[in-house]
Amino acid sequence: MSKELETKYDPSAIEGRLYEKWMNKKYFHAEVDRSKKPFTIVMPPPNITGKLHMGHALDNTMQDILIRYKRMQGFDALWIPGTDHASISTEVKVTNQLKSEGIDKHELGREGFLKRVWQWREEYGNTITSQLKKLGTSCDWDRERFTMDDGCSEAVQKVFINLYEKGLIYKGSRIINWCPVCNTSISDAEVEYEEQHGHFWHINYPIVGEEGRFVQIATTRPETLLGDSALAVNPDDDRYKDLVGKMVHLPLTDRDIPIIADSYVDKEFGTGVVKITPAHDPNDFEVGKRHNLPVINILNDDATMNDKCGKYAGMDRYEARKAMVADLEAEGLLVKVEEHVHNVGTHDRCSTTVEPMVKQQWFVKMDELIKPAVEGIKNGEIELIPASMQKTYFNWTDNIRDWCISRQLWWGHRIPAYYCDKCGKMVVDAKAHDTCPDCGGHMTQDPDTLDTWFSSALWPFSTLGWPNKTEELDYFYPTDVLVTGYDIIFFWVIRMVFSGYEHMGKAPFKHVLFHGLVRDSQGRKMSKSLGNGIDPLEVIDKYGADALRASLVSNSTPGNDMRFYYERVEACRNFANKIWNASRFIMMNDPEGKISATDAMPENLTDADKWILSKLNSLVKGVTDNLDKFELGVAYDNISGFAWDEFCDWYVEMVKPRLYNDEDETKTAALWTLKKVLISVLKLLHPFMPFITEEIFCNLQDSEESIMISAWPAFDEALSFPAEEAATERIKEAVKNIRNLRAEMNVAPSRKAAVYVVSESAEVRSVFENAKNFFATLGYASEVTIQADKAGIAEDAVSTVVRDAVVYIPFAELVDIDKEIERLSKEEKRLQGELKRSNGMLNNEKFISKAPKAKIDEEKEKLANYTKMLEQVQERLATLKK
RNA sequence: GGGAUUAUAGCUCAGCUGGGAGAGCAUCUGCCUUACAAGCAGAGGGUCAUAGGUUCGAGCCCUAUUGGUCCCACCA
Repeated sequence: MSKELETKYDPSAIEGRLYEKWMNKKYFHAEVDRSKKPFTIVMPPPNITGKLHMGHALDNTMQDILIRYKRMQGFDALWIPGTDHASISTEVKVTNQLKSEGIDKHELGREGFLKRVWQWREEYGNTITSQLKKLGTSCDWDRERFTMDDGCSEAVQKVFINLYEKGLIYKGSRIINWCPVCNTSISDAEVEYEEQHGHFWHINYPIVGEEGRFVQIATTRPETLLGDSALAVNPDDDRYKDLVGKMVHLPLTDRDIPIIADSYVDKEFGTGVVKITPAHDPNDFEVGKRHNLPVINILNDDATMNDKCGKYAGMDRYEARKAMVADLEAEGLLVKVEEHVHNVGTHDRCSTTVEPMVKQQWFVKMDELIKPAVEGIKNGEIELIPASMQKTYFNWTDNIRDWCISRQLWWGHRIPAYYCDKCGKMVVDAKAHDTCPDCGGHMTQDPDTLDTWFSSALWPFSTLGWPNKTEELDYFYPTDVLVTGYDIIFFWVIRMVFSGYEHMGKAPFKHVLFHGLVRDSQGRKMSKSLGNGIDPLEVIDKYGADALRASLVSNSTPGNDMRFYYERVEACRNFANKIWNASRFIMMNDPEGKISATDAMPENLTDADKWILSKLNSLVKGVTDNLDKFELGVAYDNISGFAWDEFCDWYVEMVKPRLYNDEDETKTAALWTLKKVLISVLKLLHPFMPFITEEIFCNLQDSEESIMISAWPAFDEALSFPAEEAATERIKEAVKNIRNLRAEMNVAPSRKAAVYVVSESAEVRSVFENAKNFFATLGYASEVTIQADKAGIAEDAVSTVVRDAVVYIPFAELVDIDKEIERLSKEEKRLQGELKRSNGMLNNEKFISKAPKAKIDEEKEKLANYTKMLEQVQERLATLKK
């Protein structure tokens, strides 16, 4: 049977073929099957503008590990992939593309533009999903969705109308963040603050009716002066008490404005007087509302001064600033200019300084909607991993503000609101309205589209068919785990949670597994501008998808950022190769595949066999437990540690003499054990390294057609041989001792676990004669057997070919008495401490009265155990001391 | 300003409810040995940020300090 395998594993020769096989066999596809339990993941939809980056690779690797694991465990495992229309970034991208062709999007018109965007999506929108396939992601491509496909669009519309009818969506005049370049409002979450060096202009406002008296204010934005409606001071500020209620003349205009008192003003900051510009500052807007001040908008949408600005009209905001400062100086009203560092809001997409503006926008009222989303976390319906994310979560929910959902963009879900041109009536409805139901006038649809996250918030159920009552929705919802980066907890996670509760009456998922950012080796964010991004596809080409996947999950913990190192990928590639070669070795020793792991367990297992099987058994338990706890990194490390260190370095070496000796009665037992362990390891490893495990599994031709659909290894009581484990540990120790001895004698060390001497060399013989003595001095009644070398190895090769001796060791305990006494004394102390603590707790009235009963019982049991153990230790100590 | 998180070997990080300081990589030494040099055998390397405290016992708990990272709010 077994094909000749290369000594080096070559992933590129295998991965594509296997992925194709899996697709053809429809292994990824999940149907509703009520005889099984569902396990559902929905993929965080990557943007159609995106290219696969390390963040996607990590995110999807984690999901794939979970889904493959659950599939092997027999769950009806569904992983829904999809993409996000990404309204603003796609619109920007296509607009730029048009620009390069010399076309302005407004020339094309809305229809024409949208046509181009759809074309663009057809052409490029799927690059990312095809790239995901290279990673080995086993998602159900038959169920791939798009946030703007018909179903999702229907869901969006339905949700909008539902919320509107419940009064949870409203249109309102609010101060919002406006991006003058993208020409749209943006949500608070899309604003990034950056420190900018600016100036602090001190300006005198003349007091009306008091010639020569001024009020000095300090501002960073003198140009907004034209929109001032008042000056404000703190009501407790003695310096200005007499001014409250007076009027000042607004420089450069013919307006007079009042001086008001508001506790918002910080006495210590600046001059203690603030100019209030409700139209262009969020705080001023609030102050203005409290004092019924007029809102005077002085800017156009592109951040030029509007026609209210007299001679400054048409100037850009910064140009106007210069001009006005010059004019103020000319009038002698500019007192001084200070250097000032302050934080300025910028748009996270284009880095333009955002302009707070008062606009009519659509909002989602959050105060009620958020309540179940808070409750769901508090009562544990949704588990956040790591739990510390709860604090971040609550930090947001406690300070929730209404969500501005309208965007002045073309690409996206259009708001289903229609206005009558004649009477102004508004209708919100799923179907289009051309004529006004009241006056028969012509109706026009609201030009705005919805925030991208509005549709993503519905993703866990819109992808399952909602608002239709599908079989899938009933069976697969709620999903089991959401895997995502902590950076979008506000944008996305929270919004999915309250949407799930609101529209489905149930949380959208049971666990949220957060991962961190993948940074470069110096800990910097990977970004285009730094040019430090690493393309996952290149890594896959060079090292294979398995190595990349493993490197991303190993040595990482939930919620923490990680650094990307080629060294780590290399280490994982080396591990894959190790597995590859171990498999080759096993196949070479059973070229016809006579022994199968599914055969009954041989009866003549040796200590070594029993030892490795016991270890394997606890590995199975450990890996399963860790995967259930979402400790993917730990699970992987468990597997690789076992496979490399225990299995390859010790067991395989120990077993060689038996394999090379056809007479050996336990040869079959060895082969069986090798296969049993190998196949189990492959299965455990498969979620992490799907390709290589499948390739080897199929080459072994042990049973099933694919490891993907084979059963996850189960903990098997019959494979636990604790006593033999101890015995084998002693063999290992003895071999180590021989090795050390040989090192001392300047004889080349050889592989571990040597068992027969295969040399006639006098030198080697003497080593083992010495070994005999060595063991004797250690207190072993040992026997070292030396056999002649059958192969007749040349004398000069001895130093390297030595393959060691079999050491028959009676497993009498070997102890260094002094050390043991020291150890036991420590143990005695410890136990005495524990007893003291335990007694203290149980004698503590508060503890007895308040602690749950189980806790008390547990403590009592501990106390009993400690007492018993202490007795034993003391007894032992006494005998040893004799 | 509010909050989170982090400080452990040269580097990247594990270390589960307090009980013998760990892994990978890197370094050094010796080995091409009939699965594997992408390998094997071994070695060195840590005052667990600092200062106090609780405890029989602290990397872990408490207090303070310092440094890093991040989030939120934003001061005219």
